[in-house]
Amino acid sequence: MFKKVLVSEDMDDINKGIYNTLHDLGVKQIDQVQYCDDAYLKIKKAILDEAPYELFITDLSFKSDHREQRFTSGDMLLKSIKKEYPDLKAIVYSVEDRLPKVRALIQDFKVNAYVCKSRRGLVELTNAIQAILSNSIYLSPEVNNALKPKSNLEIEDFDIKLLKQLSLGLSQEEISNHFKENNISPSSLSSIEKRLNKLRIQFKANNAIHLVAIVKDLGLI
Amino acid sequence: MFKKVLVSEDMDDINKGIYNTLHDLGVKQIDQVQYCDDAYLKIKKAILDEAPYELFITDLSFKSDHREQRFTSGDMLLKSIKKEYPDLKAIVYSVEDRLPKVRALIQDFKVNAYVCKSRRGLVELTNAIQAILSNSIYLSPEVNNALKPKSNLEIEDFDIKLLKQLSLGLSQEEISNHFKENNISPSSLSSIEKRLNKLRIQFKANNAIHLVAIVKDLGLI
DNA sequence: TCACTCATTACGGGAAACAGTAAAGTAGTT
DNA sequence: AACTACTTTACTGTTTCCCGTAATGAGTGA
Repeated sequence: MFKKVLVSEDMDDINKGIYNTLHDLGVKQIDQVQYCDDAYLKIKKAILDEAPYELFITDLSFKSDHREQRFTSGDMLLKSIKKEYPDLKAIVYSVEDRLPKVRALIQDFKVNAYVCKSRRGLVELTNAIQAILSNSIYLSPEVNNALKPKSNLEIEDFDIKLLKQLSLGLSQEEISNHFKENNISPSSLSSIEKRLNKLRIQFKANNAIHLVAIVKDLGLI
Repeated sequence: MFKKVLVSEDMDDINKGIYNTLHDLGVKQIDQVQYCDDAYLKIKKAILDEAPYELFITDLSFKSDHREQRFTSGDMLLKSIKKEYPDLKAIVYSVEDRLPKVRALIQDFKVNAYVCKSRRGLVELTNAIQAILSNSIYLSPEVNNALKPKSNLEIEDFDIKLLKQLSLGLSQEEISNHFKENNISPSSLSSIEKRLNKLRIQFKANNAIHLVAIVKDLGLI
């Protein structure tokens, strides 16, 4: 079992639950912080003291308050941490269950497990720790297919750009002009209408508003 | 101190934290459920057994799973409970910090305290329990001005409903009809346009698409 | 070169959204 | 009842979106 674990989670009640679980698993030293910046400093310091953490468990979203923070989310923190210390095992423990998010964390940031907070959150957390001990990656059932091959209806880069501009409040004509200026093809108003129509059908959206709402939920933009 | 308390909260980690806090406060019997329906049944049964709960602590949002539920949210449950047993003290313990919601729960449903989950959530919970013991209402600092006269900048429940329908792909006319059918006022097409215009200005959105994108990012819908 | 396909662009009509103003309804005060 | 302040509804243009169809252009094979 891990001997030295750091937990970063802003809610004190959840912290309590995690602490109990880790304690029951036999973890000797359990440190807890409520801000990402504190987590960063603690991890750095532990390494300087030649007593590094063996496991880092963190939430993704942290409520902002009066304290000015360098890292305002678990994502940002993990990106830095895993870049500097790729060997430190990390578990994300979050309510977030959108697959693109999970995929990015696992594939790009190389986190070792993704556990969704839920009724069985602490059980899943235990499973994740066991999995990491045997050097495998763990995903909660809710997000288990995050790493499966993407759906066959391939969304192109152009579509993402288009949807992004749409969500930023540009009219179709403004998007057309924007594409013309930036040499993105196709750029005619007609083509943009056509492409949006295709996307609406593909995502079963009633109108452009609905379409943007759907792709935002999917985490595409 | 209360002797018999029921806690309804779906996340097991939070449950653990609440349990410890109540235990430290000296509560003898602490029962915990993870579904609203279970809470309802337990409360009813306790009264039939002539050993009623003295305090009921509940979350508002519950993740839905395979189990079909009569009550899918803490709101719905509290409405029924407080109607049947107005004397049962109730604390809402939720991340939700929008004032109209809090106001409705306190004023309409007569709940006795509203505690926001946060870094100091468990401390606030303790405060709330102390306040209820001396027969006063408690609100976390985050929502302390929920009962103050509302400013016109405030997002009302109606606005949320409106934005929600919009994001689901209904046209403004369809939303108007939907509101008429469900006796939500105002419901005229003109009023809906007017309200959306206000929201667009408030959120600095160029159009309805932009507006929905913004409020989705803010997590309002 | 001709015919064919496919992507892009252009155009027109109808529906919805957007903007502004006027009218009708509601509530509280005097 | 009359006044005020406010909310809700109704009505009228203008713009944008939505949808179908047709024209243009580029590339491919016979």
